[in-house]
Amino acid sequence: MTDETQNTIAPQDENQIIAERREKLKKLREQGVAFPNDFKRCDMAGELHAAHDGKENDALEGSPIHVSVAGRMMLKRVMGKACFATIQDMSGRIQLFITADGTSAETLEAFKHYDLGDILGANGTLFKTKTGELTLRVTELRMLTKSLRPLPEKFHGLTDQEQKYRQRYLDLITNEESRKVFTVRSQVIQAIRSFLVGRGYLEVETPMMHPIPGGASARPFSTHHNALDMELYLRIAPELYLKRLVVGGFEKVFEINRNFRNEGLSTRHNPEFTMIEFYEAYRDYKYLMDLTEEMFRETAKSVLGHTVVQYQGHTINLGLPFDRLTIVESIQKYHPGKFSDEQLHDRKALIDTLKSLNAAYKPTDGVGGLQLSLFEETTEQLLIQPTFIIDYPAEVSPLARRSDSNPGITERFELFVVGRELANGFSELNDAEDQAERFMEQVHQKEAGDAEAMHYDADYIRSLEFGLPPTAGEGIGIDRLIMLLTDSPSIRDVILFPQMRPE
RNA sequence: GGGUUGUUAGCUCAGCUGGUAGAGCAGCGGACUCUUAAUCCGUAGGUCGACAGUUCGAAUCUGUCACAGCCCA
Repeated sequence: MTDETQNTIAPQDENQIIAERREKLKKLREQGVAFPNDFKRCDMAGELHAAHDGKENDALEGSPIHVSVAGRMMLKRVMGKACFATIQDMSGRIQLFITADGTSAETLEAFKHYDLGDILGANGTLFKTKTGELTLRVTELRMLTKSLRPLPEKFHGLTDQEQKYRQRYLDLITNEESRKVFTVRSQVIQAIRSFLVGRGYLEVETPMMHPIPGGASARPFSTHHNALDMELYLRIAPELYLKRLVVGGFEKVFEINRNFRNEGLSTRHNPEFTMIEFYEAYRDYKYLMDLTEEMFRETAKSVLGHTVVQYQGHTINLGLPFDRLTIVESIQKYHPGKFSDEQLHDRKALIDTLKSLNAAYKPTDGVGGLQLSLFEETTEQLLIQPTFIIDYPAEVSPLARRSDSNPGITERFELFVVGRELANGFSELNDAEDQAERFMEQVHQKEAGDAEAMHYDADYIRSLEFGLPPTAGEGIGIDRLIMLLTDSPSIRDVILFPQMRPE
């Protein structure tokens, strides 16, 4: 805690319900330890269902199975001398049956004053109700944590988007779908990690605080290191450090972690977001495209069990080979007969076309850059099925290797799904002198006012001068991939605590 | 940044062309020994996002601001 934080202000939203619950807590304190931590939970709701749902009641009651469960009370049905409650743990829900016969008159009476949201621990034996629901006949019931605030409405849960983002804990308590999204998120990352580790990759961690922000075109967050009295930048990409590691002889490396970009917020952008970047020596961008297809397929299969994904009304088939098109090919494929070869390769014609479409472009761009602007204006959003766009112009790819047949373009691709960029990869530029020149071009652009242009990184050039083997490298936007696999319309739905303006 | 919609009880939502607020859930009290969003009876709970303005009178009309959702850049 710093002395600047002012989070000690008492909550302003006390109400009658909270006051009554505080009163109940006060009584608990008077009776002894109000927040005990000696209850031994041995069983999970989900595992109990998996193990015993198939059994008949006679079998369950014939040879009693003693279990102890704990969790948050989500439903409560008091009926005189027999009460039901549903508690929820990380694995699911299970019903409790509480009677004075099974426990004691005192326990039953105490239970009647428990509130939805309280954390309970219960011991007992399993049985099945008339309707066949696996239920715990409670012999012992304990209040483990008193909840002071009322939960959202038990049927609708929390529906207000803003509150779901600001108070994610409430969203997770009440909405099964939200829990599912973040469970899938964890599984996707684990699947990708296994995929690469299984291919001999080394997982590494490189700095998140950079003296020179590099590896992407974006505006950084800046901060200050007091002891060193120097400016530092939160990284916009780990790329240059990972390639230094390849220089060092770690020929297959990957890193999964946060990048930070000081830009606007949208349904596709959060200022901090998760990327995986991976680099493999003696490979090229074509290999990466094959590897990416395989990675997407294996990940979808292992997490979802299939490779056909429903996303916001679209059916995305990750099982089919991904289309691979140059920028010009994609424009022509998605607008048949509309743009001639001549039109797409003549600078003046491109500018006229962009003007007529009222599209954004840089007047200083060459043919390649203008083609890219036209692609972004007309075609990008039409790439619903997975599509690699290949051969990006060198002028917008300062870290990518030039094509041997055409030095104006690079051995680079971006992967689009549902009109969104999911991945960006290329054969790495390992010519130190070419890289130095490209950095200089970036510096000139920065001086000309382009805040997103790159800095000159002398140490990175020095590392290249020792020799970076021919290498292929790629970054995948993990949040956007998870949006796709969880049918989530906003990046905020797949980030546990998305950036919000202060309340 | 622009457009648009929203903000009413802890939650989910009503509230017509202005006459100082209503339901369900949750809560409290009561009934009920197989309920499933349990049911039934009773009861309490609100500076209607904030600030101005119009009006005898504003949750409602107007303006500004705040935050959010969606669309666009």
